[in-house]
Amino acid sequence: MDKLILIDGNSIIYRAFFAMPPLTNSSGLHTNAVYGFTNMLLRLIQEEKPTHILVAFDAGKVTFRHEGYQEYKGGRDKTPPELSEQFPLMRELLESFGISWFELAGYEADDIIGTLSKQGEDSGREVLVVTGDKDMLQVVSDKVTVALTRKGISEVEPYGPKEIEEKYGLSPLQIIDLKGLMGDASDNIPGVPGIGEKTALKLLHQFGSVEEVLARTDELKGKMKENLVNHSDDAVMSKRLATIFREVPVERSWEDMTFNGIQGDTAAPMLRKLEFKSLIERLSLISGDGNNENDGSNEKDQAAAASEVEVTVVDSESVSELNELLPTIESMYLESYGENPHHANIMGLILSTGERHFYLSDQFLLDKSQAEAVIKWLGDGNYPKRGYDLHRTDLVLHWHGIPFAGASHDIELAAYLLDPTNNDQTVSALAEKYGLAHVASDDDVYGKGAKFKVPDTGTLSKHLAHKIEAITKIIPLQQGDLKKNEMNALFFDLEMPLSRILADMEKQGVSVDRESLVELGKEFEVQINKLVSQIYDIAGQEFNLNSPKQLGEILFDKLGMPVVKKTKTGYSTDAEVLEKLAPYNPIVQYILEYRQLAKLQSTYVEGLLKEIRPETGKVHTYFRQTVAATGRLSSQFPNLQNIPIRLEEGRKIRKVFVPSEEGWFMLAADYSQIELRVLADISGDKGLQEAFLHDMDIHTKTAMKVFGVSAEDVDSNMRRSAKAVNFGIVYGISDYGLSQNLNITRKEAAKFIDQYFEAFQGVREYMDSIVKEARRDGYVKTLLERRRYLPEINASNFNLRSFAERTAMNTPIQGTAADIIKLAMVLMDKALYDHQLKSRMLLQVHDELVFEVPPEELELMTKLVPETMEKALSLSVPLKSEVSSGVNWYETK
DNA sequence: GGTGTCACG
DNA sequence: ACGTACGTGACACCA
Repeated sequence: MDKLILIDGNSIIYRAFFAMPPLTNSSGLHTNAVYGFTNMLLRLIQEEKPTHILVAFDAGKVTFRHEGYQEYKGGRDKTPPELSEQFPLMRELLESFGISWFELAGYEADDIIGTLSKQGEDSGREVLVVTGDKDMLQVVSDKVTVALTRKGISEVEPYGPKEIEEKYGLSPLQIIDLKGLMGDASDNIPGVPGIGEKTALKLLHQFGSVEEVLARTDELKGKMKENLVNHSDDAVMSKRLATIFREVPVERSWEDMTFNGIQGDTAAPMLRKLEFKSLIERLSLISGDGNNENDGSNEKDQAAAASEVEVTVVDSESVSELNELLPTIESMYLESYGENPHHANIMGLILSTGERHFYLSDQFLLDKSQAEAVIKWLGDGNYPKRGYDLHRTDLVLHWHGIPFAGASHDIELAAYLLDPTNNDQTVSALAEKYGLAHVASDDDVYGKGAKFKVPDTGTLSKHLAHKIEAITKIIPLQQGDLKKNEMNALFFDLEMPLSRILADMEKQGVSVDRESLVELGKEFEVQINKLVSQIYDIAGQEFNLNSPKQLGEILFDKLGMPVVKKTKTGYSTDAEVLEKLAPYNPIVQYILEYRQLAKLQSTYVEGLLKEIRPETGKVHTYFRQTVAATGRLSSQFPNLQNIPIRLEEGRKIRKVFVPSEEGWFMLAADYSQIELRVLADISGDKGLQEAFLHDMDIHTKTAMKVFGVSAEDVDSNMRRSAKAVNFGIVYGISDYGLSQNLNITRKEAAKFIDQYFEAFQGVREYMDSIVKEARRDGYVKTLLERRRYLPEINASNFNLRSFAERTAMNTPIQGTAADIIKLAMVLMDKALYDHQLKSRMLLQVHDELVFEVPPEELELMTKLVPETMEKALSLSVPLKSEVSSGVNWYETK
């Protein structure tokens, strides 16, 4: 069966250009749009396996649509030169791939595609049109599918007649009527004023076509009718402009469009010229060895091989075969249940030599006599382990009594470093990203929620085999990417070693004094009950205090208090609002106190109690190393990075975190002002550096410089303002944000900021240059080359762009601070080992490390920890760490 | 599952 | 003119 793919070259290349970060090859040629296009093309070829392909382009500026309507496509921004220079490259690349393309003066790519899709359809062939232009939906039929790009060009959404009906309730041809009524700003097609998509759809559902709407305007009323009557000509013309012309004299025969697979001998040199290294690797996967064996059968073989992957289900007979191959295992993957690795059962394990895959069921793996050699291999650090989420693997195996060692390449962790904001880092998504054979998503194979079900061994082992094939292929590709981004040290010397250290901390856990916690809960309970009855009393009724909706009704409807702020669903009742309402009625203060205690009770008493392991009396958090966009860690099940400290009531919770051994101490050390010290270093601001070189109180020093007074004249208010400004600077300051924080006007906030930048000019220069850098590169970096891409830095939407700019300012600061404490953790782990200490590292809280320490090591640790933290990284200003210890976490202050 | 709220750095 | 401080996770509602 023939299958033709028609691609709207202009549409795709435009979208690729704006979706991709700027990219140039070593001779300065811009290549990002071509790269995006090629990436998409390779994926299409792999997934759709077309027999024919043609790429259509617009030719020249003037088309037949300009006859009678000069303004067509008027008001468009000029094509940026960075994009223009990529069109010739595009054509050259297509020719090198053996793919035909076509353009014709006076016609748009749309019309060429419309014509060829009609010809294909008429001769009974299957056609797939790829474009970003919704207008194209009008050519959809049983034979013609239109794939629209989404999210830039990284995804396409196929539309057949059914999908159009579901989404719009229209037939494909009615798409033209839709455009006629609503117009299209990007093509400067006017449509009818006041009619947008919603109204247009309503009209079409009622009348069916533009002509019918115009003929029956007497059935309508109001402004809409008026507009339709007054602009009926516009509607008719707009419909005509939106109609794709399907009789273009196309000089391409069916044979001309034949696609015989990518011609490796010409395509590879072209990709090399463009310096698309990762695409060259993909090319070899698609076109075999890159020679001329690219007939259809080869591709079919590959597809078949992918679905019929061979996997050995290990049993008492085949285990000896695996045992012999253990030293040659390339990669591994452990599948387990649920989110919390400390409570996860094993579903299965797959090991791969690259050629052969071995699946072990949980029963087999947990049978220590049968799986003896495999278990030994897992725990032997001399055998490197490459795989996916080895941190989780380590924990899951640990709780099943199986030691794990030797993690050397974790593709999830590497994927995180290569793009920390990409939140879909599943094997399936990574396989797609690297253009590998499709790997089904876990949800598709296992089902989710109530439908979750482990499939039979055959299905499961094959799914895992597909995963391990992808993992094995991704490893070398990532190694190339990491090297290119100069992230080898970050990955191999910092993050990979850290993942083992985190696993050790998590296995160790923190002891919780359950009885004290229960007692504390009882105290809270008494106070909460008292507050609740006082609140109901004043309200004159009982209601659900935990429901912001019901609370809002009581405060604003029943008690008639002024509405300070609204949320998208109703009245806002957050603490900021309640503070403002406090003078009106004593109920407000009670509610604030209730909120505080209810939070402590539900999250920190009840929540924490649920997480204590009864056997050990410990909580075992799970530090996540691949979620925070800045490079920080996060903590789950329970979150031990947000235990209360600011208010005394809550701070008492810290008393229940105790050493796990009799007579030991808790010891905590935190970096003092690490983010501002990092800022002093990377901005090079002399004043800021000097302040830290003399170890001054930074907020007082800031107040002195900003307000132009001497140290003695800084009052508490000035210091408070300066502190807020310092925070603002770290977050990527805006006058609005600062005004909110300090409860002052925006003007006053703007003045503070201005004075700050006058006083610290180096900081101003840094903020300007980092935003410029982000615009130029599409990403920002930390001192250790950790990256964060900021695709929205060039957005036309003010909000998106502003957000990206603040992120550009904040991420190098927060991220470098994260780098530093991670370095300190690796050093501390080594120091504990080198000194053969019994002390254990338990927690990291962004700028703080918490240990439990036997009494005989307390003196040593009190020196060793801050010293180690301070020498983690050498900056132009000193790092400072403050240490303290006590019988529980509360006392380390 | 989304929203509001609030705990931390 | 635009409308937000940066980064997380947990809990309770409510549709």
